Amino acid sequence: MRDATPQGTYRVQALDRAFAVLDLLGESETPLGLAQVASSLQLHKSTAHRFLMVLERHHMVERTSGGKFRLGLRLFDFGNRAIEQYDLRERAQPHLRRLVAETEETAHLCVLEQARVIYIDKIEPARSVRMITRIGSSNPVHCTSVGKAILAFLPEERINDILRRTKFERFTQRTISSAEALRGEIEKTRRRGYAVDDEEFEEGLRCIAVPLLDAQRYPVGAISVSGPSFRVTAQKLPSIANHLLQCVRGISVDMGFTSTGRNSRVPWPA
Amino acid sequence: MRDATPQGTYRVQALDRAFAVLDLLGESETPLGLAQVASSLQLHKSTAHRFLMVLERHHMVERTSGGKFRLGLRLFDFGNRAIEQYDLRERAQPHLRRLVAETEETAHLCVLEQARVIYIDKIEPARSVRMITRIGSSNPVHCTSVGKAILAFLPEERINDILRRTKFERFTQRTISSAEALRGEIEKTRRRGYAVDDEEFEEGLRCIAVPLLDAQRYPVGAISVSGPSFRVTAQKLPSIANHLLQCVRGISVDMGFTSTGRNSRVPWPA
DNA sequence: CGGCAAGTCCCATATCTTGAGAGACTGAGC
DNA sequence: GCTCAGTCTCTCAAGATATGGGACTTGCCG
Repeated sequence: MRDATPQGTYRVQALDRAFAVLDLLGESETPLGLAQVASSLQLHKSTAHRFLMVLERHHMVERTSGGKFRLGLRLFDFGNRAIEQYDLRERAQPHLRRLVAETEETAHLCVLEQARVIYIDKIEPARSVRMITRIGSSNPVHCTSVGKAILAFLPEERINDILRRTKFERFTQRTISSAEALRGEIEKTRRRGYAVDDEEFEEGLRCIAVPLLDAQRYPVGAISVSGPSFRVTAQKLPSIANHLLQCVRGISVDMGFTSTGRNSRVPWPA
Repeated sequence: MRDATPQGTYRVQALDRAFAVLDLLGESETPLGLAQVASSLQLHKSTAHRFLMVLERHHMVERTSGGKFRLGLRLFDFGNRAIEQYDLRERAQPHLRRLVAETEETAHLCVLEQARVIYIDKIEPARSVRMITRIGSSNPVHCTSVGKAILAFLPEERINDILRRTKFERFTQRTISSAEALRGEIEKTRRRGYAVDDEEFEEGLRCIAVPLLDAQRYPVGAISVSGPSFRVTAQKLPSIANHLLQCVRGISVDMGFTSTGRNSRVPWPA
């Protein structure tokens, strides 16, 4: 469904199909029956059936009492192992805590995953209006400060790819709802060095973010400060941005993203 | 490595292998190189290579700067979708909150996944010593109250299977470290209706758990109350157990696990 | 410099997946 | 209670697809 012709030299049809199944179930609001899976992915009934049985044996999918399929808990397990192996999170945490202490607002650490930003960590100040975000949830790029911060430092080609895959769903009055408008925002972000989400995702919520760049200046993620608009006022933005910039600088040093060029060409140095 | 001969009538070799790769990377403390993956799983170099490339294209694995492989963030994404589709969690949450209010200690909601218990949710009382557990982490059954609570209500056959797969790692002086000892504990748990972990996982931490049974009395999970031993005293156990039992009763009603037998035979009614 | 270990890539072969189709269920409607 | 439509399960022969031998490259260490 997502893309029927997976590019790339190395192919294992069975894997592409299996992940397409997981994708489909992951996107779906409700559990799906065999027939629905088969027709959505244009697989033969019996092929889809076999895949689902194997995936079930591995607990990658589960069946509801109605015999429908949904994602299985093994994925939850894997996901948590993945994030544990991911050291950006723990390296960044002390810096984020300092940032929260300084600003007294909620801080988030995000990375880009496919065409969405995914929340890797969140630190809340002691006295705060609880925010709805949950670690692990993901949002489209167009309505979040972190999304814009990352986009702004991505190569053109990658930006185009992401914009093409973004549906520009509206969340509030101010949600940016076209690729052109978003490009404008990206330009702005590049100029001032930080991105802002001014109630574009949720009424009354203002966020500000800066990207986390590796030695090659490729954005590996972004950090943001979010709070109610009445506290995070326009006047305060530059000051908060300053704290953010100091924070990323600290993280960069910790991660070894110091400007003197490491020879790796990969986006995520370990 | 785990089991070389996956049972089950439906087989897709490529999938079994791919999941074996993910398993291996998930178990490993450090990222692994191609050669290590290939030899651990007894795959041909070029086969392992192709799998890793395909998995990487799907972001199921990532490479470190050293070219080694570890689990990818796509799994984190999938895992969080899986848990969102999992409604036990949200159904149980209000009940858990009440439980925490009553006992003023931390409550956990767990389910059994393969041979380990995995933490699905955690509610902490306002004033509490922060516990180390993180939602999504998993522990072996032998050293946790939730593990014992679930085991006690599982069919013999399944218990044997799990015990066989448990390594009885020691965490404290009191950790149960043999299958026989654990069987004794299971017996005890069955008699009194709740399970106890008396500093068997962590010094100074005492937990008490009861299983969550579906209409067929099959354990779909367990809930526990945990706190420092000086607060969760032996005298208080029966009273806490009582709160726990009331709590599961509430959840059972909410989930439709009422005793009058629904005709489903599957363990997890939706 | 030479040798070893790890990673990448290509291609003919046989293995493993595929999908047609038949049978088993289920539930709805009459 | 019967039929019909829809969904799910299962088997098997055909052939598309993954496999792994092996050559080539790269980088490391003595």
